[in-house]
Amino acid sequence: MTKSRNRYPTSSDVARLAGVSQSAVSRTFTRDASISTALREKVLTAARELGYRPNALPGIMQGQRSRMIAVVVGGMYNPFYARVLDTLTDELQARGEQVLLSRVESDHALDEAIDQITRYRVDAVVSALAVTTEETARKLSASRIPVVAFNSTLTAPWVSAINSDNAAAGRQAADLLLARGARRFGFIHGPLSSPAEQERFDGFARRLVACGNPAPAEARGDYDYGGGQAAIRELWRAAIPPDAIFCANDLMALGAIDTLRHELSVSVPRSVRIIGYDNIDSCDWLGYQLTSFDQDVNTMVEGAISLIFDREGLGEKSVTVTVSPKLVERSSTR
Amino acid sequence: MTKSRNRYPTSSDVARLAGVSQSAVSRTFTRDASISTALREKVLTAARELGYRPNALPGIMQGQRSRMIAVVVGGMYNPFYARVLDTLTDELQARGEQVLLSRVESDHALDEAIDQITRYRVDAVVSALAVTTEETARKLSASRIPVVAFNSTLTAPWVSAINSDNAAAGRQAADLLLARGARRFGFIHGPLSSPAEQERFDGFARRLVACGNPAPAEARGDYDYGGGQAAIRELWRAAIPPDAIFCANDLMALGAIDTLRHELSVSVPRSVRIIGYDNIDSCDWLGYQLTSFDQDVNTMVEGAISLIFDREGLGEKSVTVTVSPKLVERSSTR
DNA sequence: GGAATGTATGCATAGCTATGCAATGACGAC
DNA sequence: GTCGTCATTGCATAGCTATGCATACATTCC
Repeated sequence: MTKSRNRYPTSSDVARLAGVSQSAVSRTFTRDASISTALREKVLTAARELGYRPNALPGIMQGQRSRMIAVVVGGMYNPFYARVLDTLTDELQARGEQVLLSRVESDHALDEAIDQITRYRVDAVVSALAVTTEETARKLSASRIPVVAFNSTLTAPWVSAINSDNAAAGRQAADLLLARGARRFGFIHGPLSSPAEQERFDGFARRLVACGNPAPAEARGDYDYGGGQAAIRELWRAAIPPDAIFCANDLMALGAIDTLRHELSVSVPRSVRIIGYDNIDSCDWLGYQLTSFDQDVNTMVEGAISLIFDREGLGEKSVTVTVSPKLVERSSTR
Repeated sequence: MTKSRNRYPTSSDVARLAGVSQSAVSRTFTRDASISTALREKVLTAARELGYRPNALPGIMQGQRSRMIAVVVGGMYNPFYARVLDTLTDELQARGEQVLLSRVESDHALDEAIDQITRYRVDAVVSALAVTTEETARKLSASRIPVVAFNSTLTAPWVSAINSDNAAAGRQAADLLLARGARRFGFIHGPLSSPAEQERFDGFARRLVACGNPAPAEARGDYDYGGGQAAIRELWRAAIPPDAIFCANDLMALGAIDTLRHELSVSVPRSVRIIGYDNIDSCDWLGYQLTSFDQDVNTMVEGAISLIFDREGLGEKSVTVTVSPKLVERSSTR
């Protein structure tokens, strides 16, 4: 009664109540263990009465895999990350793994989060946040557990990456807008361009320039709807605003579309064509029909998982997997 | 080399390398432990070299709190759940707790998920899914750990609930629509009305009838945008369609608005007024301006957390906390 | 009947850290 | 010099389950 508060019952508690040995209890809950039906029933009855659940921790301490995977995300206000987390969790649970979730403000806080997480002996870490600084990469590497990060440019021993082909996406966006007759271009960045985003921009700008067009006007938003609004207002302060805009993500593109239509009375797509990135659900809503790039979350998640579970052959080697984002054209560019 | 694959280094490994006792390593990583600076430095150097992190599992086995809280969600396609998870994770991490995430199809799978989760000795469970069947409540109760479920009608020993005042919200929705001059009403349900949703509907319908109006027409969608579309088409097959609709959540309301405007050429709010539920970010977008009920996620999360951490005084008692959803009127009802 | 095979059960232990306890040494007071 | 006080360090152990090993019993076959 003194410290029994909130105590999980142990296999010995069950054994005592059932009048059997602790081994018998263990065997009852171990598949393919040799035990008679009579004994098993006695154990199950006692277990039910006490609310007993097997304890995974001793096994982990003996050296078995913990079957916990840490997943690090940077906030779910963006439906894209919500979908990544959703898919990842589903896929891991289907394999009998548990997900230890860690939310982190930016990749600078990543290594501190890892310190907490590794106390629980997770088998691996999947980060929806890109690893962008050498410092972080090195610290992750030091923990000597497999880390897979999305959209990272940096890798290190133990630290692998799943990347979209961002430059190719940028070029495709340029080609599409050119084909639709656009002449003056804009790009809306996030607050601090990640390397992945920078590649996207470079691919976009270079292709435009290579085809004899001016470099795109640039503005920054903070990755959400309001940021898209602010950025589009900024672009519209120019003497001659763009007639085609590529946004670093969909939320900003949606903010841009609404502000153009309802605040600046500009028609989309007639006067301005817009492309987003991520292909979140809202892109397909009747009011928007936003052209976007689908990062193919399923393939990326599958890649991340195989990178974790195929470690046997990989050791501490670092691997980079690249997937091609798929352009989904809708009426915002027609 | 044989089974050392992926092995975390132990405090003894560090001790051996540093030429000190295992206790010294432990003390180095324990705050306020008595240890000389010289020894601590030696230990830290060795620890850094091996990538050592303290192991939380033995302590848990000794009876300390695990500082892991399981969070159960039903999928994050709905931004409302994403926000709940986001807030909950933030708040728990701020208290030094870890989040063990479990995704579950429906509350029928809840007890099975609990079986997996409790193997890891979590201190408590927070479920964004409502507990709706006696069966589930009983099974949760049997595990004897604190469970807090959102929007549950059922409770049991150890199983508490954080509820919105759904009936009140329903009545408020009715009052607002009546005040705005609506005369014919509709309600869009989820696929199988949860008890919480049923209360909402009952509050809405009763108030309407009490004020001398006909009962609302009903349709079902599956809680997402497409479901809202299907439901609104169904309602529009009637000879005289409604001029005011209350939806069980925002995603369906948005699908309904878009379908009315772009497919059925009906003006919102001039011809039809619409109210949603949850007050997700999209409600505030310029293209929608959807009137909705804010469930005040912060307060609900705060309530859930205090219900967990104030257990000392509560024991296995079950508690129900009710919060009032706040009506946020926007132009979809003007 | 006796040997061989198989099944069922219990005993004892590894695995890792925090911590109580004891031992050691330093230092100042008398 | 002797003693008390204090800081530092090491030793030994609890906590829980899976599992190898040994034992006991049942079954089968000749």
